[in-house]
Amino acid sequence: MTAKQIRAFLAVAQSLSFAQAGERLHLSQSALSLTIKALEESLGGRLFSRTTRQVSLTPEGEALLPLARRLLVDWDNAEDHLRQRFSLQQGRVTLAAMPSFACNLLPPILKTFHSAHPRLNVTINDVINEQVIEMVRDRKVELGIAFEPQPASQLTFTALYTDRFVAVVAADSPLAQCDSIDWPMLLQAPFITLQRPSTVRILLEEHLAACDLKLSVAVESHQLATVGRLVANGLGVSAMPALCVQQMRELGAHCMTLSHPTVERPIGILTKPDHELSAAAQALFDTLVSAPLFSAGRL
Amino acid sequence: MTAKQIRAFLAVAQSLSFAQAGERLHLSQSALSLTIKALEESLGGRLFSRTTRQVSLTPEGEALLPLARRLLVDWDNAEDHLRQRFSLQQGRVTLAAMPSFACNLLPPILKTFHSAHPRLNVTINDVINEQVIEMVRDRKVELGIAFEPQPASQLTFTALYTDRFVAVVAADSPLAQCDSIDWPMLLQAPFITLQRPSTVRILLEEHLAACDLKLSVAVESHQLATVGRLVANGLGVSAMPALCVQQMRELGAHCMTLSHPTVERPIGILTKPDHELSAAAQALFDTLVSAPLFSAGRL
DNA sequence: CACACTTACGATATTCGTAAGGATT
DNA sequence: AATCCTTACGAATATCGTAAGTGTG
Repeated sequence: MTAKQIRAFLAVAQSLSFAQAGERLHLSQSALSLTIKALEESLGGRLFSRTTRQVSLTPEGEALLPLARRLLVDWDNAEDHLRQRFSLQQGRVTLAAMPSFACNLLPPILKTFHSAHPRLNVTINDVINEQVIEMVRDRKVELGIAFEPQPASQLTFTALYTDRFVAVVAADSPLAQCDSIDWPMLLQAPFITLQRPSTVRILLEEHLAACDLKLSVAVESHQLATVGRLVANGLGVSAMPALCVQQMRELGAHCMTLSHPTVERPIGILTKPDHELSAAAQALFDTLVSAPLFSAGRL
Repeated sequence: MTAKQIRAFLAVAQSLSFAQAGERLHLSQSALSLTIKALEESLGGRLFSRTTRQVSLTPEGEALLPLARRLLVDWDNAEDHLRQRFSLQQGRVTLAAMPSFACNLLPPILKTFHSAHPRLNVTINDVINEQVIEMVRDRKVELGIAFEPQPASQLTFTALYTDRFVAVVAADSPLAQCDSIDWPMLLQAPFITLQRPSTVRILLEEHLAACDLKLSVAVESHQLATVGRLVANGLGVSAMPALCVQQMRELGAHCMTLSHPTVERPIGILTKPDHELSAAAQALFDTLVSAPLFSAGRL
């Protein structure tokens, strides 16, 4: 029993005429006749009662009719569903991104993505850097956005840009007058930053330790926004990835170039190797990679 | 998208190997490869991720997997269902028969039928002769058993046997001594029979009127069993189709040949012309026609 | 180098359409 | 006579298997 035979059966059952059904199927009467005959033989009995002048369904044909309808509807629905997935008219992309990225850079990119593929849904998990890696590894999400992980993470990393830490100071601070600042100078003020499990904190400590700079943290929080507010209100200074600049400005803090040493680290897309992306995820991947934001390699 | 392609997809998805799946499908790897390729092209994207050394499902393939399973299960179920119908392993026959037939002759015939086709269900409607005709005409039932109807009924009549009316008298009646009896003699006793809309009653009146015999009904009922009991208790005599003989004996009445005139009428199967019987109904039809009971043409 | 999928190609089957046949109105 | 389905037969198409090709471990 083939799909073609069922389609033929339905067409004949609908018009109760081999000739008409043949036209609708773009098939000659004879071919249609053979097709129905084959179906009947495969099932072991007649589905139509033909009296040269009139075609009608046998009781078994009537029994098949609703079954055949459902079968074909289900069949076509499944086919459409897959086709839509492939043609990006349907589907869901699951994404994990570290909060600073999700908050600052992702929205405009998702806007572009959504206008290109209005029917694709996106699930964003804004979780800390380590959880991004974990979620990609566990296949909880197809795409992750994070700092470049250790090679031991066994994940594929596609760099988007290299983030460089900037200094954050109060807008009315004397430091805000300078164009740029170096670490020794910045660290003379009370330092405010994120709490320990945060990747930003870890990165800072690693880099500064390598340069024999001592980091004494005056205040710590686990929310970037809080850190920003604290700095804006003159309680101290901070340093954070450049991708937070916009957010810091909105919070009333001032950002400036920070050097000696330059703390920088690539940020990119994490994917699981040996696991092809869904068409939808691939589309978001492509949108990310080709986002104008990243074309300079830096912000 | 063909059924064969879906079967191929499922086989490969299950074993995650073209070679193994090919064996299970009795197909060469190359043919299977082409089949999957065709499916993928028809859907517009890859379903499997092949890395020469390992086959795995793409996200879209995983999406198709449950759909494909359901599709094939439904497909095979429908196919089985029809096949079973045709092979008489499943189905229902609807039958209407006049009560006297349903009660007296049908049970042994249905026993034969059921032992030949244990999985076929039978719905019996025991309704009066006119309703049998009506139900067949309205396609409420596929088969009817009744007296031969007028040609105007537009139904196909297949004779089973010719029923001849017999006399029914009390077992202890003097009349019970004779081997046979004629109408004038019978009618000297009070006559008990069915009420007017009944076909038995109508037949009697028609036949006797044609012979200038006057029928005066002493008692009437609408149940044959009641008539039998009344006769058995000596309240009068009756005449009824030979098919009731057995039942009358069990009620304690005595039956004997009745002549001058012989009232007889064919009994047979009613079917709707131009409407093929279901395989199950045809089987019951055949069982009825070839029942040994009717081989003599009379009871 | 062995293994597993893909591609190429010739052989086989299937399917199709034209034309002839049969039956009914 | 006209219509409609079936059957017959040659042609086009599709499918299959063998064998060669390609990439990976």
